Amino acid sequence: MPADTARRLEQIWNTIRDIPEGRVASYGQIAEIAGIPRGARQVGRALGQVPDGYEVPWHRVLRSSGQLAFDRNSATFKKQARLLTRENVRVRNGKVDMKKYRWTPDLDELLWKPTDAWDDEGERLS
DNA sequence: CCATTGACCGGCT
DNA sequence: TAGCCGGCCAATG
Repeated sequence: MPADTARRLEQIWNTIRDIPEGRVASYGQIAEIAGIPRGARQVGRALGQVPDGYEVPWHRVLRSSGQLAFDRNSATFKKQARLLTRENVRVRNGKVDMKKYRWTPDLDELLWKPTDAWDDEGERLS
């Protein structure tokens, strides 16, 4: 697998890890934040390639409409619905109310990652 | 190379 | 609200 492809996957997975418990995000939203405009489909692809043992809260990623991305009768759908319900995200008629549960990272959350360092002028140091 | 395939999206009826 | 449709774009064959 090409290096840039692997890097993109990591970037997507890391972004999804930032979604707090009890909140959700759309595929397109994750793509945007990960720096991949119009990359919604790539996010879906990336989620299908999460290696065993990796901690990625895949269940918090939904379609922009709030619909879960799986067939209603599938085991995966049921599993996702259960995981969401478990953290108090209401799933009804196969979808979630995005108005109510969508993750909206504020500026601090985007700029002040633990690994970043800044000076008084707001210049990035590391 | 060209065609097909998706865990998608947004506009429009 | 529900579909339909064209657009999207990397991976696959």
